[in-house]
Amino acid sequence: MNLVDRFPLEIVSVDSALVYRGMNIGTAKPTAETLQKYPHHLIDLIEPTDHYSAARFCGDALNAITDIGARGKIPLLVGGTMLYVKALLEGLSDLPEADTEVREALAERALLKGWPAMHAELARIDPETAARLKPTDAQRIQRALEVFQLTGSRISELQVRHAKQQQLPFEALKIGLTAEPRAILHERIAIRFDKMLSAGLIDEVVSLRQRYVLRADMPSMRCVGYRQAWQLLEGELDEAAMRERGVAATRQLAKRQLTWLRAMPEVQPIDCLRSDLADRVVDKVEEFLQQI
RNA sequence: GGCCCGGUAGCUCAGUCGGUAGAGCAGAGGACUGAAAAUCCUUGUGUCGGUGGUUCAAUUCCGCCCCGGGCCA
Repeated sequence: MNLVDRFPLEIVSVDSALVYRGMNIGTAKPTAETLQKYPHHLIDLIEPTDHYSAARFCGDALNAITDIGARGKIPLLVGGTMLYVKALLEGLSDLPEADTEVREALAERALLKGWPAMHAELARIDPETAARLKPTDAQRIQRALEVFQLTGSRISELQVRHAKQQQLPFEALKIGLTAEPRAILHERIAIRFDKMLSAGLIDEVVSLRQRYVLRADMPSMRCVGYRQAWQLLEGELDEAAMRERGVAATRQLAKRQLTWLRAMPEVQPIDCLRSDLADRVVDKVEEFLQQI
């Protein structure tokens, strides 16, 4: 938002949780007033009963980028869903999208046979992918079987890494926010989670459950904070455990994001715990804009 | 002041009929192509509260002390 004040930018959210309407507190979504002053693209796109994906994000983000360019502005992509970042920058292979019926049928069979048996099944049709996946990795085994069922081809054959023509056809400045030492980040995460609780996170989930027909296994209700609030409401966790798990899940998330960041090429790291963070980012952006 | 129950990994606790100990959670590392805030894998040496005693051997049994919690006065 600081950058938007200074440069001709429009914000595009890169966040798998901000896409849900009505999920505001636990996702740390900017307030309505903030969004009015600083519009964000790709926020509040779907209902909590719906599902989004990296591929949909790529399409939506490319549309937003094109529109912003047509208005003579520059897109500022902001957020922490690192698979979305990677998919947008490097492209995705040409695979079929998720098919609810196929997935349900596979899940049903897995319930009877167990995922290791499904893994063995995958090993017969696609040994390469089966070798890559653990027999316990239900989600990826299911996806590999789904793709085979929908296309008749092995996912290992369809996946093309770093397909040149899929890469983002724009020059990008990549700034990655790190946090050292991690202990300080951990402390801040605990404080932030408590703020969400006192801001009414539990009530938000209560009202979501009243307004929608939700299930614990929906992607929206597996989001950090929402999953734990759900478990509290179901009596599976007491308040102290809910808080502890929520804080821990947020920390794990931050940790995984940092792992992605380290692995991503050409990322310029800036420690977000330093006091001159804003100035440093502004300097980098200014320099980049002059170059292009 | 007396009696009882505890003190074991960062936390909650299990356990050793005496041969120096292990779960869950936390933490750390890693994988990752339409669910990614998802899914999955790897990772546990700690004066077993302190100190004396018994013993070949004590975290384990006994004495005393310290610290919590409870009951009685």
